[in-house]
Amino acid sequence: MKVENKHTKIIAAATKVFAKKGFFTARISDIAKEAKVADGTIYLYFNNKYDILLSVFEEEVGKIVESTEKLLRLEDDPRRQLEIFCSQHLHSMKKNRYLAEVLQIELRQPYKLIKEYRDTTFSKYTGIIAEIIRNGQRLGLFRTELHPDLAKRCIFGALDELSRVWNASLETNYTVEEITNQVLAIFLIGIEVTRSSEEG
Amino acid sequence: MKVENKHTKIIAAATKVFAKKGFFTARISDIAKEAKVADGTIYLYFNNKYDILLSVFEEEVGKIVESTEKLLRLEDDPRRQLEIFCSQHLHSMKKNRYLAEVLQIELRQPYKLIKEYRDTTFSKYTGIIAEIIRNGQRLGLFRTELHPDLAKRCIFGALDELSRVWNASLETNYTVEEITNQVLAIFLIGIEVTRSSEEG
Amino acid sequence: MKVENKHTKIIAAATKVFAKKGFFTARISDIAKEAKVADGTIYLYFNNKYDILLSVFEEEVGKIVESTEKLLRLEDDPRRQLEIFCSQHLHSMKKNRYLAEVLQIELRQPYKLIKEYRDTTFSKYTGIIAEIIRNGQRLGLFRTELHPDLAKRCIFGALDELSRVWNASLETNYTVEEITNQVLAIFLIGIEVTRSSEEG
Amino acid sequence: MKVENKHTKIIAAATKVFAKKGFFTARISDIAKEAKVADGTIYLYFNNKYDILLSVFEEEVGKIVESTEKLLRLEDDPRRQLEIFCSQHLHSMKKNRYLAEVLQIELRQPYKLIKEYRDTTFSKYTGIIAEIIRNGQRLGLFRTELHPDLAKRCIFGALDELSRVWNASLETNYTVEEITNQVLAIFLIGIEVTRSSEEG
DNA sequence: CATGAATGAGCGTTCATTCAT
DNA sequence: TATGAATGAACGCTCATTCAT
Repeated sequence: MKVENKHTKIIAAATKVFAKKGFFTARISDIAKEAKVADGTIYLYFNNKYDILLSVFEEEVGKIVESTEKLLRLEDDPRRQLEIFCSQHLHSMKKNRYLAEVLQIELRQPYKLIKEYRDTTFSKYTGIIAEIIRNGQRLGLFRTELHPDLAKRCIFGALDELSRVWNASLETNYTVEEITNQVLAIFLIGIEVTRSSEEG
Repeated sequence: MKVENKHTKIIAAATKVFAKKGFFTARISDIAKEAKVADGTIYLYFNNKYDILLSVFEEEVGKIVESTEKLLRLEDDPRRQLEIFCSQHLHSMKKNRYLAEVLQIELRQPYKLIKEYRDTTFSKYTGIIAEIIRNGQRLGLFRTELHPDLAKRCIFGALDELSRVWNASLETNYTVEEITNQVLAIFLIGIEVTRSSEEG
Repeated sequence: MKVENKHTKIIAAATKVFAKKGFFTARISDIAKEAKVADGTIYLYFNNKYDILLSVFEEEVGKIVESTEKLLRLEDDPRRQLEIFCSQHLHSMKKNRYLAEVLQIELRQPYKLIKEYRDTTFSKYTGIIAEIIRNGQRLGLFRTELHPDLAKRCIFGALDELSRVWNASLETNYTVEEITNQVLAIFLIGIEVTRSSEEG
Repeated sequence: MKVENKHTKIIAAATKVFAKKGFFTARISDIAKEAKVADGTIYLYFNNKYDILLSVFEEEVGKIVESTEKLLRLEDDPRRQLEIFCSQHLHSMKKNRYLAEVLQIELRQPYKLIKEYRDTTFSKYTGIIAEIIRNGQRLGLFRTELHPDLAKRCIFGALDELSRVWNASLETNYTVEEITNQVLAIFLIGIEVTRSSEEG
C-alpha cells in the first residue's frame, strides 16, 4: 500500500512537472521535491527518467482508454459513439490538465521509446475513432468516400488542438459541453451521409 | 552571398537535425556537422541554440505564411479560400517534412520564447482560418452557430495531425490532393449552411 | 562535520591551485583533483568559480583579521600595536604562503566582485593601520604632518611586497622576526616624533 | 613608419584594455577594436596574447627605467637619488595610469614568462633602489643594519600601493608632490642615520 | 601588409544516476 | 525501504589563432 502510494505520488508529481517545464527541462530533483521524496527514492520505482515519462503515458492514458472503451461498449450507434469519444476525451483533458499538456508535448518527441509507445498503445486509442467510422460506414451512416484513417486523424487532431484552449497561458470560458457540441456539429454533419449526397 | 549561404545552410541543417532528434537531444555539433561548418561558426550567425530554433520558426514559417496570404488575396469565396489554405498547408508540410516535424514537436514546448513566438507570429497564421470562417459567416455561407476560434482549432488541429502521415516512421501512399479532398469533404460540409439547416 | 570538512578541503585546495596557477589558468578540475573530490562536488559547496575565490578571501582573510584585532585590543601603545600588526601580517603570510600569493595576485584583479570585496571587507583590514596611526598622532607619538591614509598605504604596501620574499620561486633565509624588525626599524623611526622634530 | 605606428597603436590599445579588463578577460578583439585594426593584424606584430603583454612590459617600462636611470646619473647624493626615484615612479604611474594598473595586476601573475620578465628586466628597476641604499650606507648616510634588499621591497611596495590611489574606482585629490613628500618624510627619516643612532 | 570569417580545442557547469548509510 | 551527498560524463559556448582573399 505504501509502495503503491509512493509510485502514484511520483507519477502525479512527474505529470505536473513535465507539464510545466517539459520533459527535458524538468529535473529529477524537481519531481522528487514535488512528490516529497528524495531523489534516490525515485529510482526505487522507476529505472530512469524516460521510464517515468512512459509510465505516465501507460498508466494515466491507460485509465482514459479503459473508461472510454467501457462506455463505448454500452452504445451501438456510431454517431453516439463518436459523441461519447469526443466528450470523454475533452472531459479527461480538461480534468487532468497536466496530463493533457504532457501528451500534447511529449508524445510527439522523436525518441525511440516514445515512438514505440505512440505506435502501439496510443494508436489503439486513436484507432477507436477509425473503428467507429468504419462501423458507421458499414451501417450506411457515414459517407464511404472518407478514409477512416484520415478521418481519424482529422477528429483526433481537432480534439487535441481544442483541448489546448484550457492550457495555463490561455484564458477561456468554453465549457467541455460547448466544445463537444461544436466539434460534433462540424464532424457529424461533415461525415454523415447527407440528404443531398444520398439524393446525388 | 557567402554569408547568406552559410546562414541558410545552418538553418536547413538545424531543421533536419531538430526534426530527427528533437531540440534538446540535438547537439550543436550535430548541426555543425550536418551544415559542414565548425561548431563555432554557428555562433557567428546565431546567438545560441534557442535562437537557431526560433530562426527556423521565423524564417521557414514566414515563407509559408507569406505565400499563403498572397494566394488568398486572389480569391474572394471563403470556401475556396479554405481550400487554398488547406492545400497550401499540406503541400508545405509535405514538401518540407523536416520543418513539419519541428513545428509539430517544438512549437508546443512550454518555454517562454517559444510560447511567445507561438502566441504572436504563429497565431497570426492560424488566425487566417478564423478570419476565413468569419467571412463565410458574414456572407451566409458558413453556419453562424460555429465559433470561429473553435472551428479554427478544429481545422488546424486536423491539418496538423494529417500532415503527420508523411513522417519518416510511417509509410503512406496518400497524396496531398487526396488528403486535401478528404479534409475539405469533411469540413466544408461540416461548416457549410446545409439545405436542411437552411430549411430547418 | 563531513560537510565542514569538504568545504574546508575545497577552500584549501583552491587556495593552493590559485596560488600556483592563478585564478584564470586554474581549472575547476585542478581544484577538484587537489581536493580529491569530483568536479561536480565543488558545485555543492560553491556557486561558481568566482564564488570559490571570494570564499577564499572572506574565510581565510577573515581569520587573520579576527586574530589580529583580538591581539591589538590587548595593547594600548600605538607603537606596539603597529609592531603587532606587522608581525602578525608577516607571520600569517609566511604560514599560509598560498593564501599570500592569492591575495597578492587576485585581490588586484579589476573585476566587480573582487573590487567590491577589496573596497569593503579587505579595506577594513588595512584600515586598522590608519587607525593606529591616527591614535599615535593623537597621543603625540607619531608626526602629525603624515596623512594616515597615505602612511597606511606605505606600510601595507611594504608588508605586502616584503611577504613576497617567501614565494616559491625565491630562495630566502629571512625569518619573520628579521623582516618585522627591519620594517619597524624603518617605519617606527620614519613616523615617530623624533627628538629633532620635537625640538624643531 | 607605418609599421612602427601600428605596433605602437596596438601596444597602447592593449595597455588600456588590459588595465580595464585584466589580461585574461581582455579579448584580442577588444584590443583590435581599440587599436582600430583587424584581429588578424595583431598577429602580424605579435606572436600571441602573452607576447603583447610582455611587450607592454618591456617597452613601456623600458622607457621609464631609461629616463629614471638618466636622471639618477646626474645626481650623487643617495638621499636625492631616492627622492628622484620616488618622484619619477609616482609621476610615471600617474601619467600613464593604464600602464600602472597593468603592472600592478599582471606583473604578479604566476606565469612562467611573466615571472621571467619580473625576475630579470623588472628586478633591475627595483634593484636601483637597493643600489641607492647600498651607496647611502657606504657613504654613512643610511643605517647599516638595514638590509638593502628588504628596504628596497619596503620602498617599492609603498610606492606601488601609493600609486593605486589614482585608480579609477578611487577619488583622490593627492598630487604627486604631496605623495612624494609623504613617502620621503617617512623613508628618509626611517632609513637615515639619525642623531640618536649616531650618538647611540 | 591587412582583413575578418572560420576554426576547434578547451572549460565551466549541469544533472541523471549511484551507493554508503 | 529511504535518503541525499557524491559522482563524472556530456555539452553549450568562447575566443585565440589561422588563412584565403
